[in-house]
Amino acid sequence: MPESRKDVLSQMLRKLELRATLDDADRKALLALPTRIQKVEPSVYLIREGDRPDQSCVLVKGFALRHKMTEDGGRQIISFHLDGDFLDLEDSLLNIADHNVQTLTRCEIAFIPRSAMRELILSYPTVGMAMWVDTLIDASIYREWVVNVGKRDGFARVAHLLCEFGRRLEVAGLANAHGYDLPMTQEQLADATGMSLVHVNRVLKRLGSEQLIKRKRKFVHIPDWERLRSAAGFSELYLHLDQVVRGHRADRSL
Amino acid sequence: MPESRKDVLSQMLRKLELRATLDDADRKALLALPTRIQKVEPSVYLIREGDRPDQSCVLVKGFALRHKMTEDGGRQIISFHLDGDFLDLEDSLLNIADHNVQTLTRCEIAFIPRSAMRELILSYPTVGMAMWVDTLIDASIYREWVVNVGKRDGFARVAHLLCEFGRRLEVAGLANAHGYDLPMTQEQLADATGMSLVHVNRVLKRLGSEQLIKRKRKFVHIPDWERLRSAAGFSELYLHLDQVVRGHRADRSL
DNA sequence: CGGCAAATTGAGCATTGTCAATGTCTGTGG
DNA sequence: CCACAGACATTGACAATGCTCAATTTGCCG
Repeated sequence: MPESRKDVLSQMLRKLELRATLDDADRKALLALPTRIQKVEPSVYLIREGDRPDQSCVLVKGFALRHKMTEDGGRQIISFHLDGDFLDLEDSLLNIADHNVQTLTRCEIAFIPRSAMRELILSYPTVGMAMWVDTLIDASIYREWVVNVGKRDGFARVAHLLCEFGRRLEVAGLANAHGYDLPMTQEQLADATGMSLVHVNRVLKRLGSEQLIKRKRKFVHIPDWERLRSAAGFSELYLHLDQVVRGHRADRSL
Repeated sequence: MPESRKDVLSQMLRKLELRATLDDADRKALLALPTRIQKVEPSVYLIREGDRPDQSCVLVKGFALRHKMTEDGGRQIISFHLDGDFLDLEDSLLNIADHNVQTLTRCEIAFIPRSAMRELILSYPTVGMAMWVDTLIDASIYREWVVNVGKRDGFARVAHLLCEFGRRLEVAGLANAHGYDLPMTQEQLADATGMSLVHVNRVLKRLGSEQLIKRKRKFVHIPDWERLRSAAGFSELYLHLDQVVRGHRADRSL
């Protein structure tokens, strides 16, 4: 069942082609990357704060998350990742990992040696630029999370996370028009929103009672996207989908 | 008093040389960038959310900040910037600005056409990589801000911001061993920490009464760095100073 | 000295956290 | 197929952190 090395690199290529205009040499170099693919169980650490990783990893299939621990033992989730996301491009260029990356569900991960990544980036600058764009979009999402956690109340905060998740899953083809499977517990939701588990639970109940969502098992049904969006104050600009979705002039000016 | 174009590009060069090993061609290309330098008053917008900027800007001197507004009129400050920081490298590669950048104090800003930046990045990949590292460090700071706002209480939150500011000013040569001038109002501190103005004021008072800081005008005196650090739960790993401070093997493995 | 922006302070209140108990679902072994 | 364990979800009661409103004071600049 694990996808072949070729499939995985094709997936990467497809993603990067949305971010910059690659030529044949770029494509060939990318497809030649040495890659090891491996299945990983849920809750496994891929990178730990303080590590000096010698390989980069790409999330082929499944869900993963970034988090940091505070000195007093609290955990803050920084972002979630899904099929096709690069998990630590930053660690190809930064020397020491400043946060943890952990699988959320069972995942397939592709590992690429750090040295190969750096050679690719330096020899094929367009590929590097496409990857750079990827990390810039991640950064944009972090910025929105600062806003989410800093300025919105619990209700809007959870709603916003549900919106972000929905939109990203949709783009990845992992959601249907009515909703999606939320692959995380309320405790993880709490760690992502900076709220207590109990409060998350109450907010979810209120989201249900106000008909903004309907939950059935893991599945979150969204009967009226516009109402949820409005409750969340969600605007998808920060996801930079014009540089993610094919056909939206991903690389206008060059 | 405005620095010359050559001075400004030298400042950029010095900074980027800490992030990657540049050769003569790289240096020459960088110094040849078309650059317009301009003084800008406090509180002026350099970039607005929704803009499609056609130039990149670098903060030569002064303080600036990034922020986003929520639908209900709240403002969240995302980061602060000081002498030598790139203010919108992201906008050289992303099509639409997802947040605002505004001067905090009177500033000197260097403007560089977006097209020139992109040509430089593609023709001199090592320069591009150095700039990429810069944006990765920004992203790391955003991650820490998510943690700060999401997981720390008001007291630690303000203390942490003071630590970050102190350390960054020190590296930039803008602080002395005892403290520094904090170039912002309590309202801006509130917008950066996701707290109310009143609460920031009370926290500052408590930081004073517990001898963690002493304020005199804008100056913040820190009598015992370790005590403040500990109250904040501050760890400077996320600033990636090993890739900022000269002589710390900024580019180990290549 | 007047005029403002910024900083302080007090009082009352709301959102959200903590603690602790209970309910529900799922998978496993007999 | 049932019983049970463990993880997850839900709920109630109470406490506390932090917010809002509103009034004052202080410092700065002409």
